[in-house]
Amino acid sequence: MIKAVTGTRDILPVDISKWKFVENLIQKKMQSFNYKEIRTPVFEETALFHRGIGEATDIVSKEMYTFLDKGQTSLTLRPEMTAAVVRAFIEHSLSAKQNLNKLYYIAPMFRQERPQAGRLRQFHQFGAEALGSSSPQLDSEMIIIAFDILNSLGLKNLTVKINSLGVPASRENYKNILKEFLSDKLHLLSEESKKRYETNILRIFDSKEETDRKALAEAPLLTDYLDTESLSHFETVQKLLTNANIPFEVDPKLVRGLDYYTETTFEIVSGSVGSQSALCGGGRYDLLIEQLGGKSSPGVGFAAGIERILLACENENCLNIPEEKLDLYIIRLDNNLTDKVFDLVLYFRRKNIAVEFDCLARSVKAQMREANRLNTSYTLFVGGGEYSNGEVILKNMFDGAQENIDMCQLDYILKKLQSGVVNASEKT
RNA sequence: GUGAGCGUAGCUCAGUUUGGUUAGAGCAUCAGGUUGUGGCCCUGAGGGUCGUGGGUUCAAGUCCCAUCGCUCACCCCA
Repeated sequence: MIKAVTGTRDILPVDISKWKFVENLIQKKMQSFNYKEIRTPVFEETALFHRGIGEATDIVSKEMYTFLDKGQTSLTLRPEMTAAVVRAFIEHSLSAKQNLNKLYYIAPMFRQERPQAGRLRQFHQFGAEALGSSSPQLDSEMIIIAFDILNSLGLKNLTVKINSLGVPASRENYKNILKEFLSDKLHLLSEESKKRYETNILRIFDSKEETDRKALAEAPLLTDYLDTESLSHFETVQKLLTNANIPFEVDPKLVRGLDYYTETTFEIVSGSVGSQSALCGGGRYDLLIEQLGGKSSPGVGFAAGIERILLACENENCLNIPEEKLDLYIIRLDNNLTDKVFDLVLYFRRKNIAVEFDCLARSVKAQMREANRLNTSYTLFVGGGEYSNGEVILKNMFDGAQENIDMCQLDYILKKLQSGVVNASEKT
């Protein structure tokens, strides 16, 4: 049997309503914050991610789905969206049309990691990018959008963590200070962290190892070495978040795994999923656009994992999706009326009524059971003596009331279906 | 890449410790209980190469080895 590839999942009809619910909520929120949707190809030239995300990151160095196409061009299934959005932004000169571009997306991403709770190889993210302004208001806006969406879903067990990485100059300065602090503690660090000491020293703060944590307990903090501009930017972000009632905490040890971040970074963590607890992460990336060949321009954004959010919702039992309904089920009383039933079904379907009927030649009782299972509002019986008299029987499945209706008055049935119940066109 | 746990019906799982008839249950499906009427209830039916391959044995779902898959954790990140 051929099965779905490791780390990929089918989203079956039973689960689609949850996805649509979440997607609709995201779209509404994004619209109210005036973000416009952007869709980019699922694969890009590999070089984009190497330059955008950073060669040294785990994502680029060991997690990408990279392959050669028939023209020997190296392509990669996108592992994240920001680089792709920035590429499109530069390619289409979006900055020339509008000084500030506010974009959002809901899209699949690909990373070849070992699957785990809340971690798949094809997974879905939604996110936003605001390109063209360095205002701290946008840093805050990102956190507010993300938090509001999670909050609207009913998630409770959330922690918002923020930090500032400052500008590269102050960060380099800090790295040296940290290096000196750790120089006589190297023997206390884990193997991984010893490597990081050389390659990307800030990432040592990400370690879960007890020994690393102990060694870092008294470490100097990045936030103490920010220049005055970064500091005031960061303070403004915090003030705006406080005014917006976002329950955040400053975590000076929050460093992110992508190289492009500057100034504000943030993460929203849930206590309701497994160990992959980050539902959302983001921050400012004022150097990325220039780095990818665009005119120097600031940007800020975030991405959130939809599977993780759904997992959290499931564990907190906070998604109340209304059950699926059918407007009408047409029941065939006589087996020689299959074509008549088919005509009637089509008549109502073309009026945007959700209708079903039996294609399996089943008994009336079986048809009724099916109608009940489909949660239909009405059933329509076609056949027998009533049919000879030019009538059909309409049954209200809620109270069981039945009435005979002349077949010349189908519009009477139509009105009933349209008034009382949610019809197909509104259900999406 | 590393470690641990788990693979029995469409789903959730008993049965494996101590090998022994034809491998079970609940849910779901189908049929019947009204020559034309749902939910509840009752009766019955279908559905399994016990993940796969090999080994031990008179005998393997059960013991051994290998292999594949899934899950969780490390790692990393959304």
